[in-house]
Amino acid sequence: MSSIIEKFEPGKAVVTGLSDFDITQVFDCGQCFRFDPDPEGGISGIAFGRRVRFEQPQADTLVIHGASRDDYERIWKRYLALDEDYGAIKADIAEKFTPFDKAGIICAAMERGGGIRVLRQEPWETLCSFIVSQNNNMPRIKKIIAALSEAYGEKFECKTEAGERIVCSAFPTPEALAEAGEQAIYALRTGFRAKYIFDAARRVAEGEIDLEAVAKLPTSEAAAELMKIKGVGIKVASCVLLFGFGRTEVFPVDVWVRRVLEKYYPDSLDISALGRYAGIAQQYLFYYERYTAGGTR
DNA sequence: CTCCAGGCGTTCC
DNA sequence: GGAACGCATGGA
Repeated sequence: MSSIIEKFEPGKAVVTGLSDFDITQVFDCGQCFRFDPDPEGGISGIAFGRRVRFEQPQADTLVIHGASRDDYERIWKRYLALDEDYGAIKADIAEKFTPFDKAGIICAAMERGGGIRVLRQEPWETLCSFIVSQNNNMPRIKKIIAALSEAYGEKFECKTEAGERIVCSAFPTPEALAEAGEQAIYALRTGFRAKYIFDAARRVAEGEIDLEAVAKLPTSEAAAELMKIKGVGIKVASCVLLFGFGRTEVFPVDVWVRRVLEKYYPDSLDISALGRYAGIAQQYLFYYERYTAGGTR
């Protein structure tokens, strides 16, 4: 495994020696809703109550603007899965797919989205985000999450690359959303999801569901716990486990992934045989279907 | 205008 | 147990 080199300057971290990493693909594969490409050619957004801007000037180099050394080591390194060996992960996935994949679809998918990393996002934000995502489209999901944050998230000031001071909003806490109430959440055009978001917020705020405790449960028990929340089914729970709790073995199946499975693996693919990186494999397939075989959206 | 979106809960057989 | 249907809204 090639190892990365980390250097720190005031307000930024520079990582070199990267492979299997493409910041555009990371934030364009449908796992995260608060980051967007900026005019300067980077990708900026908010997570962990901080505004951050990522830039990849060369294939092996990542610059994280707005990151102290401490934040890099505690937050961003883990968030971006820079501590994982994706070369080895891809090899493992290829091996596990071999018995099922005569056409080599997974290899084509790993070629196409080879720079994807499955992020390790904040569990509560991930839970809300994927509740919002149900029967919804990407632009609108992002819009609703931005609206929730601006209305009920904690405000903080920060500076953009251009040097202007702006006010940013963290993702709202469960307490803030529970206190706001279902009607207020509905007023933000969340539609039928308002009652689901509110139910999640209430349960977490009241301690009925302890996400830190859920994080320690075996996967199937963790899923069952999450599915006590109204509006959380197997798909939302799977996404929370994969993108929020780093359970890379969890394989969320949605309409697009189901389409891939039916198309390329009509009856032979056994998801349970795909091993501990099945969820990462799923993300490669999702991205591949979206941009290559299934057209763009 | 119509169709549909990284689903889920309910209802019906 | 599992197939249909409604759901709020707005993007395409």
